[in-house]
Amino acid sequence: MIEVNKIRDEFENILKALKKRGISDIENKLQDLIKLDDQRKLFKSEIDKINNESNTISKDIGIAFKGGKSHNLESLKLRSQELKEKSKIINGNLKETENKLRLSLYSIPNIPDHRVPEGKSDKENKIIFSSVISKNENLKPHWDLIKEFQIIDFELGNNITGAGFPVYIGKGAILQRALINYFLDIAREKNYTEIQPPLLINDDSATNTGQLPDKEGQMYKIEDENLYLIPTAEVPVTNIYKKKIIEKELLPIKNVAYTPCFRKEAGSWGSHVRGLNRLHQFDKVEIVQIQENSKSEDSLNEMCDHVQNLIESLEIPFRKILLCAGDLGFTSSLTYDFEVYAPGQDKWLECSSVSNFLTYQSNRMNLKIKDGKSKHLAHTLNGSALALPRIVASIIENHQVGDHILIPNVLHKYTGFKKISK
RNA sequence: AGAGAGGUGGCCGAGCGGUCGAAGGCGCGCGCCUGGAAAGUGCGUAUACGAAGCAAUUCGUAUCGAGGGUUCGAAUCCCUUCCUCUCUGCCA
Repeated sequence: MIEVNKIRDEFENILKALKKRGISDIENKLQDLIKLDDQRKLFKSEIDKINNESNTISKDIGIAFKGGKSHNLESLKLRSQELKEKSKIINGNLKETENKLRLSLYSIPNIPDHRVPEGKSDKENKIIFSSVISKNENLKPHWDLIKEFQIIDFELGNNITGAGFPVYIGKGAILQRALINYFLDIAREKNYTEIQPPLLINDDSATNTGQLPDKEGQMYKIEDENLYLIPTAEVPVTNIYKKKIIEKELLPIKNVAYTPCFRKEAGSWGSHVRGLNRLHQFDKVEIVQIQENSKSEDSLNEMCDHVQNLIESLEIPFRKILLCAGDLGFTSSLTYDFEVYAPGQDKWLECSSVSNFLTYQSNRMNLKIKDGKSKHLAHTLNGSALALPRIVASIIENHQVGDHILIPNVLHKYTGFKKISK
């Protein structure tokens, strides 16, 4: 969430930037926020004064007891009781105000970077780079190919669980594992530390990274335990650092994690979503960085390069996209998407999203950097490197040749085979 | 899952109703001592919020797993809850 003091100090700039997101009535929301904070400070000062007096009285009574003087204590006790009643009421007010303030802050998304283009939907996203693609009507979509080659089976998944939970079989399963290992190895070469996080998260963690309260409907919930299945490794891996103070010298922190991801994808199904394009469960390798404020821009670029190199090494066409304000995630300030081309269906498929959250997540998490004597909120970043199913779809569609599918060279040592045949 | 024990500062650990943000130790930082180091020695060493100040900082409040209660006063007593350890049970 945004820091209230920042809203005070940079009101006009923040207002202007948030207007890009098209939030209705944002100016009033921001002003209400400041009013709430004023109120909070007032209650805080008041209760501090009351507590101070009541502490003083208690100490005096203590000293009097020790000194054996027991006279005149009754009036002090009475005064103290009075103060206690008063403090209960004001404390209630304080808590209520703090709560309101917190909820209001949760409802304000991150401030878009100045480079984020205006726009309401993905139509206004800006294409930074695109491979030259050649359309070929003879190429088949992956949902036909996976059946022909019997490497991924949706019917089986339907029976076991339901739609959106495919079963990977034989070389299909090995290809998945190869990609995961390949992605992890490359990340390790770039000094990322491999993490195996929990796949279930609690309320607090989901709130810190911004899935709650904004995207509650997207996560699978275990009602009994009040836990959620992770929609991305971003949540557990970033939350490793909740309530931490990190020495500046230790930055950047670079972590990578492979996990399955679970998403309800409510409302986003239709005829245009077929095969591997959208799933309820999918595999993803995620990179996460914690970085000093002045260097997070460098980290973002480094992560984009990392993602781009991975895609290029798989020999598939792709494009890099700068998200416009309307398409920008709630918690992000600046996001680049990477889309791979799937010629069998003539579609671009998003396979990575690389974002800088600035202090938005660290403010919720209370993650700080210690620089000598002073402390400040850290910057957090993450990116998919990469999400598997759409990569698999793109590989299959791009590398179909005759009656087999060629495996990209870099994966050979991981798969142990160079092509998939019937 | 059942029985018992316990959760105190970066770590270990004392305190079990009064001036306790908390003894002592370790670690860490700065200094003295030394040719240099070790040993020794002196000082410092949590976080959040609020108030004052350009600032260094100072003052106030809260925090001894979390939340509630008793009391003039709670790390200490009571209740709820979470977590850890030991034993028993179950299990990959």
